[in-house]
Amino acid sequence: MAYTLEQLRGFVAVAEELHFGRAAARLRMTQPPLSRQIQKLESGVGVHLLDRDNRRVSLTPAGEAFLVEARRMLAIAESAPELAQRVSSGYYGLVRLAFTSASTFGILGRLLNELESRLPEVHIELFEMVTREQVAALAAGDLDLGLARPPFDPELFESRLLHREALLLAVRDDHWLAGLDRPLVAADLIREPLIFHSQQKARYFYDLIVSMVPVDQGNVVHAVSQVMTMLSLVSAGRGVAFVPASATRIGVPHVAYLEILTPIEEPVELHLLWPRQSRNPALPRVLAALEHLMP
Amino acid sequence: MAYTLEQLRGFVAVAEELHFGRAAARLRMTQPPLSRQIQKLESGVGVHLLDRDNRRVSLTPAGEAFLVEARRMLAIAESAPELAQRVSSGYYGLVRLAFTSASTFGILGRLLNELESRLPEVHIELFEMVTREQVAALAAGDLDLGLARPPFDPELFESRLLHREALLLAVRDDHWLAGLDRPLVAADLIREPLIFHSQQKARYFYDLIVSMVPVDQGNVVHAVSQVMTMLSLVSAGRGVAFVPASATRIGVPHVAYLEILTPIEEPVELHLLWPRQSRNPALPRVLAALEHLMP
DNA sequence: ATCGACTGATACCTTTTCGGTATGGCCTAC
DNA sequence: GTAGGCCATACCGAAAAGGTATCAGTCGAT
Repeated sequence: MAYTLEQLRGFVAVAEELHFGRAAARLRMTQPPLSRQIQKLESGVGVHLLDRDNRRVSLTPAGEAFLVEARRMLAIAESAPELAQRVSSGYYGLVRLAFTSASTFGILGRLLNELESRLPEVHIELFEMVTREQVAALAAGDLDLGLARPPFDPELFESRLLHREALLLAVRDDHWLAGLDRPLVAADLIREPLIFHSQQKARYFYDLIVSMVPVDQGNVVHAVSQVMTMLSLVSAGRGVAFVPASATRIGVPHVAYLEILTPIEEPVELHLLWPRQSRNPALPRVLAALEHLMP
Repeated sequence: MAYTLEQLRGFVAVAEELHFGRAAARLRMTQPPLSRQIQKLESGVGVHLLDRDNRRVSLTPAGEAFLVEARRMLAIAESAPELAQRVSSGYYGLVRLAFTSASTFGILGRLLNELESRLPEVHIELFEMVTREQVAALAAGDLDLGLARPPFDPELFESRLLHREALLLAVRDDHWLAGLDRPLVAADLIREPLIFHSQQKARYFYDLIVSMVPVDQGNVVHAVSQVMTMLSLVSAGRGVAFVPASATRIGVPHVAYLEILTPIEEPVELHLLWPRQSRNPALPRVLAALEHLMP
């Protein structure tokens, strides 16, 4: 190596004091080793940085130029540990957060506002993924936190219930069911064409609805995975669809949302999900900041 | 000191290889001292930068952040000596150049163009100063090079004749002298009101003209120091003035320039002037670049 | 001109640090 | 379970750093 940070400190001190003795005192050392430091630095850099004619010390033009660089290096050298400590404490940081498209309409905005106001130094990187993708990315370390729906493997993941909401039936506003003045029951749907969740791509909703409402799979006319798609099809009069309550926020025209009687009042769950072995120091802070959003 | 550049190199190597053995090989050393370097670095920074669980090495978030800073420091550490060497060789550099206002109209532009095309890496800082101020600033080290008029102290300064030019008489274009079809002689001016150079502020021109043209000091109506001022006064019909030939470039309206017979054909000299003890490595290169501008 | 004070460089010694070799502990893979 | 891979530790010799004492050159006062 050509030179050391110690030598740079010595050089900057001498350049500022223009006096080896005073510079040495400032560095809490004696003058001879400082002289040697400067000599080694000069031989390392390959250029005379200081003119010293036994009475007066001055910077050469090369020394002036090098001084600027030396100060830059020392400034970084001083600030870098503090930066690392802040990152390590979770004060600064990056959290890669995934969400399902359905949560976009509901809690995601509130969650991000909360984080921005409570942890402005923590940067949130957003990814839209279905639950299955989130689980894989979290396990692979490509993600820090997910907004996903159960079930999860408790060996690998920790989770907290973040939000629960009712299941509603979306119908066209001129549909006869929209005229009923009472919560629906399964029997009301016995002949209705159903826009249903794909068993593969939206397993959570599929399993949930099947367990909550005894529907006739023979009525299913479309199997899709996105809530938005369902609402478009409902609006087009293709059938009726089960959607989480937060879908009402989307505001698709000519769609009405009807209550359904379910064994559990708000059966649709959204969880915060993160890998147990996460080493991201910002994650605990993020979780703490989101604590009071949870029910 | 908290840590050394050597440790940073070690850390960057390990961060890039994610393997102590390979990193050590890249650094041409063995693995144990590298492990110690990293340990010392971590204790100096106060934070764990690497997670190493006996099978797999990975960066902590703090390590990621610190790696960026480490790379910045090393990049500067590598480039700084080259920069200093370029400055030292005069390849890069700053030359503080002073000029008299009169030279602005003549050679200064050519000189700067020459330098810009030949030494684009040398920055020229410009100062307008009369000769006396230039001499003081050069001696004090506040200036590297002057464009000035003799005489100079050869003990302290070195100089090269850069340019010489004729002395002309500036008159209003409706002045009767403008109608003459021959060079003027002193006798022509015997009754003309003179706008003359200040003996204090423009000593060079004062002495030069007094030695070249026997003028009657009784005819002096104004004593000023700037050529521009003289031309304004001539244009206003206040009198006639001796000016260097380059003044014709200024283009003041209603001023004509007439030849004068002088013992020396082009008596007005402009010199490059620099202190003998100058340590600016760019100065010799600048002088060399200007070599062929000289007569 | 001489002397003393001051400043940076050098000589020399002691302590610290650094890199190398040998080895230990732990995990993974077969 | 054993072999191989990997990082950490222990220990040693060499290099380097810092300290004290001193030298050499310069400036200012007498």
